[in-house]
Amino acid sequence: MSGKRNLIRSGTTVDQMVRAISDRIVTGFLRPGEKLDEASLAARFDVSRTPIREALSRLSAMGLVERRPNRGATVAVVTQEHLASMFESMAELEAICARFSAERMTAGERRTLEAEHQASARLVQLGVEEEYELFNTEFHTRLYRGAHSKHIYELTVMTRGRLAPFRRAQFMLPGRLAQSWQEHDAIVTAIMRGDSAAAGTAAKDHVSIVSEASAVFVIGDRPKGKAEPFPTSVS
Amino acid sequence: MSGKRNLIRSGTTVDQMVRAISDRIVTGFLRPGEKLDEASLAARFDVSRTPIREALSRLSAMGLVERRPNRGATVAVVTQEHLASMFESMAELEAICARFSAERMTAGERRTLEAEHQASARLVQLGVEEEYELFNTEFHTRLYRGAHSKHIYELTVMTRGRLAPFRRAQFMLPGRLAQSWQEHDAIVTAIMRGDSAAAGTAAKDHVSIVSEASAVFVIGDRPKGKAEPFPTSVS
DNA sequence: GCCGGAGCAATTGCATACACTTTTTGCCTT
DNA sequence: AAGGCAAAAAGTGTATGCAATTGCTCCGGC
Repeated sequence: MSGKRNLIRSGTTVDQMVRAISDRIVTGFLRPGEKLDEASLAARFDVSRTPIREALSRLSAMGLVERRPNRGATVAVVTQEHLASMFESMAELEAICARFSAERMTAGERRTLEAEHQASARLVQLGVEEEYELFNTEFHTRLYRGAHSKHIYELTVMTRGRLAPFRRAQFMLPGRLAQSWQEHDAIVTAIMRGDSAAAGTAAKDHVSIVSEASAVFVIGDRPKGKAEPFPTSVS
Repeated sequence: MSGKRNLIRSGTTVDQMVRAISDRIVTGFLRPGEKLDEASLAARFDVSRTPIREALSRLSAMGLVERRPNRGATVAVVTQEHLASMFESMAELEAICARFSAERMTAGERRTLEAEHQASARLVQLGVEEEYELFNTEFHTRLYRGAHSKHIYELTVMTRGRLAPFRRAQFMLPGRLAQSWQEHDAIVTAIMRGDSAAAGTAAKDHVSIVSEASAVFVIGDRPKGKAEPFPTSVS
């Protein structure tokens, strides 16, 4: 083997490959349906086929690539309907989490949720999308945890992960920040009241709106060819 | 390597290993928390470490084993709470499927569902548990498909798969067959009426009862040694 | 001219060898 | 005697080579 890639940052080789490949898929550098040849990928990243194989397995589990025995892997084709189906599932899952949170959150959890939520109002005023996005993720995670159900948590996080590529730009829509906060507010209020039904519907609506906001950014129908130069830093 | 293992049934080697290992986990031959040494397993099944590693990956994705980087794999420890959490999730997922089915099933799907359900009454009369179990699986699958949501379907099937080991013996309880049929009937009726709310609650109750019925067969706290032969009727 | 099968190229699956990480063991120091 | 450090042993992670499967091409037959 030729040069080491110590320059690149940490984690096991497989992790790096997972990141590298998933990045290339998510950004469209690798296009849906495209064949993923193990040898080529190995050569491209200057590693052996072994970690590539394992990375493809994981990506397959994540739903980003599809694998058929003895026939190699291809970039998963996510149809419009499948995407809608995922958002729909997400809405239902969030609704469950919100309902359970309304019923099961401890006093401490409720306090923190409310406090953080109120604090985030400042981020909206300042209009700092980057930071709000960060907070938003945390907020939802708090909701998932509040359900006190490990399996629901796993399902929800997994689904969110699969959707991540498709909702990058949701906060770029004007006024989305404030609206998001209002929707969060409805959820928080319901949870504080212990009104599980209200919390559920509020959460479901919240996701539905995000879904619509993201619907604009459909992937897959991009001009062929030189799918813009990738930020060359591997992983 | 020495002898071939053509005796064992087909599929790729990895598949065989997945089946072999998962069987041993499910039947308690490999006990929760037990370390799974790659080399030992490879020797035990007379294959190389490579397919063992991939099998462990898949089993990890299935939730049967836990893997930590550089620290090997262990048989997943399923706590009482986690099991409850999974059944709870299952109930919610089935409820979603039932609701969606009530709203979205085509006329043909409804017809088949009802017809098959009515036909299954005969199985109850005859008391053929084996066959009813088979039908039962099919019935639920029909429900999952009827939701017309690929992702919900995936989540549901996955959860059902994870629960499979824990609900083997549910139909061995006396009168369970007839009760199961009654519960199915409530679901079917609601779906035929297009009453999504009723279908949802009926489905949720159905799973909840199964959950309680299975609660007796808790795994994990078994006397050491020869982990008592599991109720041998597979699924 | 089209269909079918044998041979060949390409690619995946499996085996084995090597490298690195973690854990254990035993010795030395305090 | 207890604690800590170091070296070895055990075990996982990665690389590479070989076997097996798939898909394609080319030739012959109908």
